[in-house]
Amino acid sequence: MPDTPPTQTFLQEFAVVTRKVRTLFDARVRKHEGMTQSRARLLLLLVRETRMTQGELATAMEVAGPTMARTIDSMEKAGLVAREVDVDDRRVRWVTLTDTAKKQARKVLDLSLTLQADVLKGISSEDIATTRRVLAAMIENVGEAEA
Amino acid sequence: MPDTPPTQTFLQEFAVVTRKVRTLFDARVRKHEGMTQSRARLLLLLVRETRMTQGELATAMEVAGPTMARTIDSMEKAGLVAREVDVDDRRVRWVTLTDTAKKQARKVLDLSLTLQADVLKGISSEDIATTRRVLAAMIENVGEAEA
DNA sequence: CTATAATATCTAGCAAGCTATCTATTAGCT
DNA sequence: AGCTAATAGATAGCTTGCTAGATATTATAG
Repeated sequence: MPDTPPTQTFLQEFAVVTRKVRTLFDARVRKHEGMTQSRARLLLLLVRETRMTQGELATAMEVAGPTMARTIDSMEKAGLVAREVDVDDRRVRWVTLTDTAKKQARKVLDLSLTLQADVLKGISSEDIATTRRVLAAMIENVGEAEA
Repeated sequence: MPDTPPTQTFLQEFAVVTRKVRTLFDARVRKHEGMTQSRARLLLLLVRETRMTQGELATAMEVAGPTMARTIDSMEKAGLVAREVDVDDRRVRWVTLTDTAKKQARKVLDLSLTLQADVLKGISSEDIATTRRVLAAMIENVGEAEA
């Protein structure tokens, strides 16, 4: 069995970075509220859109339906979001932020921006642009590979 | 509340790519064995190192101790690895591959390489090199931010 | 030599991914 | 109208992250 080639490590490094960033964010935000990275993401989406269905949220966050359902469940229990059944189509539920959540939005956004700044510190915008292109190409490739 | 700036999306895209790649790998490998991405990673490490302690594995995979412990548990149940207590220091356990696992190694490595090739298809090696630099810088930054 | 500190691992409990499968509701075709 | 399709969510069960705190063993200080 030959040595695993360097490209092997590349995808693993991706996973490592993702994990470490999430852990860092969660550690920072844990001290403040019952917030986490994915809850923060949902919160910031709803700040802009006011209300979204679970399906729309799942699409926006590129997450499977049940994953979204559970995140909403926990945030509902934590008093951060509310679900209401649509009047015309009783299958769909609109998710909205509670006042409590709205009050947290500013702080959560600040924490997110600070996190980004910290994590990307010292990296040139050219390199970030290149990386962004690579990310897009990878997503494209994964999509094709699934088909 | 202003629009979330583009940099916001950057870290999220990272998470999305990582998730999609893992899901793709797991979908492909699920058909073959009781393999998954992280089990594959552990397997490929042990192919090269023959035996490692849980602590060494956790460090190599950059994962917390309990995470490693559980991965080993499940692989042990699946008959892929064995644990044996060190003779000199009864706190440490050496993890080794079973013969069954060794037989799977070739196929797992092939699947990993195919995955990488598929996901990185059409991306120039310069761009990959740049991205790798960015990844390294991000990890560095996270380390500093934790301190 | 013993008490304390350090180390390796494990257990418990939470979060957030996923697939597969179920239920409720709406839409569409005869 | 009535049967079948499609759609929105929910439930169940698995994996893999994490932290906090327990246990067992070894190392060290006095």
